[in-house]
Amino acid sequence: MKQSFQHMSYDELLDTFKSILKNDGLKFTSQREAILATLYENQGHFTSENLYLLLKEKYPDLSIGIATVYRTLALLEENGLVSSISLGIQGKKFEIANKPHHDHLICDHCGKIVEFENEEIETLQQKVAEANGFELTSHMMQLYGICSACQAKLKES
Amino acid sequence: MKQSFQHMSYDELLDTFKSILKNDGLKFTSQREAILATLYENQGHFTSENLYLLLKEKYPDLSIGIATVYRTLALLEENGLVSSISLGIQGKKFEIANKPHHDHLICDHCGKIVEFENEEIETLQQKVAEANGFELTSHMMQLYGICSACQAKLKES
DNA sequence: CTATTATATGAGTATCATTATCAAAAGAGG
DNA sequence: CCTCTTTTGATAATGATACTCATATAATAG
Repeated sequence: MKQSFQHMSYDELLDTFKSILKNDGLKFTSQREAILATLYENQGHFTSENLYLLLKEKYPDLSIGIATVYRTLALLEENGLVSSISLGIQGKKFEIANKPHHDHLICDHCGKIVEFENEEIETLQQKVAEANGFELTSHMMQLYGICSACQAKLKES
Repeated sequence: MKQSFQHMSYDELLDTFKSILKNDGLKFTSQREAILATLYENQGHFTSENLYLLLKEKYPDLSIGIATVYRTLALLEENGLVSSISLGIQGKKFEIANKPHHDHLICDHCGKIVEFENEEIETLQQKVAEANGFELTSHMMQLYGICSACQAKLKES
């Protein structure tokens, strides 16, 4: 049973993170705090590289290396505080997991990502798994298409 | 409008491949034929590396390099004759696309892949896309869980 | 059945994202 | 503060995939 962090405020997330660290004998560091804060304040989808660049910009005094970004994202993901999606050419993107479960709709043209939830689909997925003797643990669903803005742009030309 | 190769026999697939090649001013080679044949005869999911090893075993006289496997898989995928799924740690896997559209159910424990189709889910996906102003082009859905064999194994221990 | 010409090939090299290594730095607890 | 453990950043290592280029091989025209 994985804990859910839905709708948590930043302070709640931070406290959760601290207790996870303490529980595992790990340390709370300024780099780890900066990464969590940045993900919380920018509720988008980041690649490790993007996040690294943003951190350097936002925290010019805090020395931070790309390796730490990778390590911390892995740690946060293991503990369910962030989730990730793998997009073919755009690479792996991370987002903070204080939102309800959702899937993604991605524009093939501009890369725009729209989040959506659909309870009916989730129920059907559960049924499919059961029908095949599987105990469902998670799923990944990404819909690809052309967003309305890009449809308009493409018509012009 | 992408062509569909559903239910095609090997000969039909081969002819299709040949005409695509001819159309694009490309050549039909024994390596390309061996790759198509191997994918057809082994209706599973292969990484580039797996397929390369299998080809060397099946066609010991045919010199074939890993680069050709990558190039040919990319070529076949561009033309819709093979499709791929990206599994986190297991890498990118390819399969021949002469089957009806389907998605995948993957065992977290042993990596077993089960194919399934669910028309209801597809319809709902279409609705979600429309509701967000997207023109749906494709989707990717993978369900992860524990297969029945692994459930039994896990209970024993 | 050649000769010609463009494409394909294999081996090796390069590249990219990610991970591992390690000495120095910095938390946590006393 | 001291001590001990974990963390960090820089750098090197890795692994998958893509590129390069000289050679081999299809396709096509005669």
